[in-house]
Parts: sequence; C-alpha cells; structure tokens
Amino acid sequence: MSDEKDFLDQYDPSAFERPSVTADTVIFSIDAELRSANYRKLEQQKLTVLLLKREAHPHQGRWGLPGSFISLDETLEEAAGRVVRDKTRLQDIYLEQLYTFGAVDRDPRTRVISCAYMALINRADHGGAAAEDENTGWFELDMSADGRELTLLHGDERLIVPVERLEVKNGRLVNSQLQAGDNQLAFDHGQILLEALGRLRGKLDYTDIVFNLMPDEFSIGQLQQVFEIIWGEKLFAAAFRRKIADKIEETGSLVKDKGHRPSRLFRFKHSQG
Amino acid sequence: MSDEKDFLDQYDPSAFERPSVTADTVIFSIDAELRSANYRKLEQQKLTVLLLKREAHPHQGRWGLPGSFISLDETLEEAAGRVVRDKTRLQDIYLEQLYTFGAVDRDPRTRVISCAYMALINRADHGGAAAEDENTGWFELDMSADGRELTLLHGDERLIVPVERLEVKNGRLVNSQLQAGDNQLAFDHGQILLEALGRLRGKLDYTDIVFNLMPDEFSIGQLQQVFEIIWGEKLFAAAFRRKIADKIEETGSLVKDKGHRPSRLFRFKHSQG
DNA sequence: ACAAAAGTGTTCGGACTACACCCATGT
DNA sequence: ACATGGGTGTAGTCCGAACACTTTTGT
Repeated sequence: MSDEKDFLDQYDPSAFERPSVTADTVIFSIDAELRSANYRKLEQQKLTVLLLKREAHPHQGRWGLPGSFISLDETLEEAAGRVVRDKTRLQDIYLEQLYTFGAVDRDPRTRVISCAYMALINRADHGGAAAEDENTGWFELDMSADGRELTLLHGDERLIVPVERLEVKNGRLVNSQLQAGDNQLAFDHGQILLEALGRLRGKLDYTDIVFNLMPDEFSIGQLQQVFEIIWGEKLFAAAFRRKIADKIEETGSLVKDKGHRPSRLFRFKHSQG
Repeated sequence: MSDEKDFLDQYDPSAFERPSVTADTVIFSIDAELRSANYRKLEQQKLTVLLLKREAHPHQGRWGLPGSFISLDETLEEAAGRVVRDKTRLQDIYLEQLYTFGAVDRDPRTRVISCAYMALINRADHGGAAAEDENTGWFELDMSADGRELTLLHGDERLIVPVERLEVKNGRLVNSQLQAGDNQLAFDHGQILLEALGRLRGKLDYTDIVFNLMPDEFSIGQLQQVFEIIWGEKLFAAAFRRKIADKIEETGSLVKDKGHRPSRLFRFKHSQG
C-alpha cells in the first residue's frame, strides 16, 4: 500500500465521462382549509407539496420540484437540505432519501441523475415559511377515488399526474416513459412525487413521521384527518384513538369555540421504550 | 417553448463540475453447508455475499463489493445488472435499489457517488454461477449474538464489520466515519452491506423476496432456516409452517435419505390474490 | 333541541403463541 | 430403539374492527 499515495497523485479524474447529479426534494406539508361551510364541521386538512414554476429551459414554464445540482464539496443530504432551506427558510427539517432516478433521457440537456429526497414540515407552525409567489406554489394533493390519477391544485392551476400502474420489474419500479401532456410536471417529477407519496403512505403506520407534519399541539381528530388524507380512506375514530394513544401525551389545553365538545390537545411523546 | 430546441443545442454540459457515479451491488445468496457432523441433522444453510479482492488502487488488496462506474448511456439499474451479469454470469436476477451513498470523501480519488443495489440469487440452483477464485469469494455472514458486529468468513479470511449503532439524523442514517482498520472492507462498503442486510431483513416478512434466494424446490425446513439466519432468531416450526402455507404449493416430490421423516418439496406459488 | 365531534366500553373474530402429540425415517 | 425433523391439532392470548353509547359544546 506504500504506493497508494503515488497512485492518487497521478489519478486523472477526467478520465471518464461523468453524469450530472441533482438533489430534488419533495416537500410535503399540511395545510388547514378555512371552512366556513358549517360552523360545526372541522376545518379540513390538506396535504400539500411545494412546486416551483421553472423560469429557464428545459421545461420552461412548467411546475417542477425544487432541486439543485450538487456541488462537489457537499453530501447528497446536505444538498437536499440546502434546497429546502433556500425555498422554505426552514432548517433542521425531517429529510429522507427516497430513490435515485437514473433514466438516460430524463433530462434533455445531458445525462442527469436525480437523487430524490422527501421533506416533511408543518407550514402553519412556521409562520411565513415558504410564502407563495408567482413562481412558488403549495399544491394540494387529491387522489382520485379509483387511485388512477393524482390531481394537484393551486389557485387556478390544475395538474394531473397519471398513476399508470407503476411498472414493476424485478420487484422494483422501473422508470416509465415520460408523459408529454400539457398540464404535467417537468421532467419525471410526477413519478418522483408518486414515489414520495407511496413512501409517506407506507411509513405512516410503522414509524412516527406523521408528527413532522403536525403542529406542536394538535387534537386527535386533526391527527386522524392527516392519516385519512394520506391514505385516502376513512378510519374509525375509536380504533384510531387507541392505536396512537401511547405515542402522544396530553398538553392540558383544550380547544373550545367549536360547535361541539372541546377537544384536548396532545403532543408527540418521544422515546417511549 | 419554441426556443427550447435552440437552448438545448447551445447547452454546454461541461459548465458544472460533475461527480463520478458508480453502481455497487450487494449480491446475496444462500449456500448449504455440507454437514457430516450428524447424519440426522439438516445441512445448515448460510447467507453469503459476493466480494472481490481489489486488484487496483485505491484500497488495493482489500475485499469490496462488485461495482462499476456507470456509463452515460445506461440507466443505474442497467449498470447494476451489468455488474451482476459480469460477476455471476446470471441474468434476470432480482435487483433492488438500496440507497445512494454520497459522503464527500468516501473515495480518495475524487468525488464518487455510489448508488447501491441489492441482488438475490440462489447459487446452488445455477450450477457454476460465480465460481470462486483468487480474487472472488462468497463470504458467509455471521451476526454476533449482541448484534454489534458482523463477521464475514471465507476460507481463512475473516473480515469484521462493526455495526456501530447507525447514527440517525432526521430519521435517516447518516454516513458514518470510514473505518481504517485492517480486516475491513474497502471504502464504505461495510456500511452498504449493513444497509442491504437491514433491507433484506425488513422486507422478509411483508414481501416475497425470500423466494429469490431459494432453489426452485425446497422444503419448509430449509425455508425456515433461511428466515432464521437472516433474522438471527429461532422460529417456531408450527407457526412458521402455517404462516407461509398460502405462499407455497406442493410439488409432489419428497426428499428421502435423511435420518428422519421425508419432507415434501414446495415451490413458490406466484400471484395469489 | 340539535348537529357535530370528543371520548369510553364492549363484543367479536381472526391471527399469532405455545405446547402437545403423532408420523416417518436411517442407523 | 432412538434421535431428528416433518407435520397436525388445539387451547390461550392479544389486537384490531365494529358498534353502541355517553359527553360537551355553539347556535
């Protein structure tokens, strides 16, 4: 091994053609819709994702996920964290690597490999975090009843992400052909979003990641709603309450001013052994 | 969008410094040890992983995972498949993307990002697949009782992979410091191997991936042993039998010549609704 | 009073645990 | 005969699904 140093000194990093690598982030948040419909009804919670309108080519004018080319002196996770910080002004956010997308032609410019991350925040909790503007929007996710189509809503904008039964090869999903439709996301970001949603759904019931989406204090009803919109199915309140009972603890405060019995507020109880 | 084509024509791919990207593969297999100890005892199954002795710098002489730099005209999965094919002569193998490792200094040459894949095969089933030689070895995995240390055995070779309680940050494991010890794997391949083992363990009980490790026909006892060596715990035979009963079907044949009641052979029953 | 949600009690059935027990074999 | 694993039966236990029911509020 004495000559390893010599080897390294002579090593030419440009010997092979290299791909570009980006860190793209799917930033989920929960938003509460202010429902005036019925003073008794709960305000409906919504699952939202942060999208940016692309100002440059390629896919100029389309909505896409926040992302960035990684620089050589930062890890993938650091790059993803940087993207989240730049777009939301939030730090120390839940961040999880999702999957790396490597279809040869997923970017028309050149070979670009995308390492996708999922971030979870609660927007209401952090004041003006990630305020919206012309080119920045939080899109509400709505899965169609048959689960074949995901709709993204933001003001008048309305994007459709087809869930074409994900092709599975060797047990792992294969990059499917990019859709060229009009109200579509840029690149393969629709696919990335679906992968993120799938991951979020799957991890809901065997991890505690939901609480990254919740405010510090929340009612059981709110929490149940979050499960319901992510899973797309109604849950039985009694069963739900008992199931999560040992993951939360009372804060002591109540929420009044609703047209029904006041609800106790809870917080996430960390580290129960 | 009319000028998107112009933009692409003028795009200069060398504008940003790019990392190298490799596809590294953790190829697991099951091997049956020929036990002469007791004619009644079952032949003990072993979980093995394919390692190569590095012939070039860096980490020359160390054992590491099979891998390759990706070329610009193949997907990540194709690159991983190519590596598996080159090393084992096997095609159409179960392949699953694991995780992408992006620590800045994980490779001393230059910035190298590793997209890790896990492959599952049954070596016995495919004759001389991945025969061993001087620089190619199937290493038996042995997790210590306390789960703090993974030992890799192959002939006289004996590598130790410390399981330093994986640092978790934001719910995802963080690349830990590279170990510089002697009987260690090259690069961060120990960490990659641990991640693969964790994934395999986790997926055992809610997917059907085990059957990728099994021969076409197997006894329930064999199958149970595979679960046991991967999970590192004994299972109750009666419960196990019932649990997997609806995933397998009888082939009709029996295995005699053992010092006990002959066992029926089963095969994986695909696609039960 | 009433609608809506908060919250508790209880039953039912299915899944897993643990143990007991028989079967079939090669030496 | 005996050790070893193959294979079935069965009682007990735990957990979630489902339903019934009470509590508490603002209008």
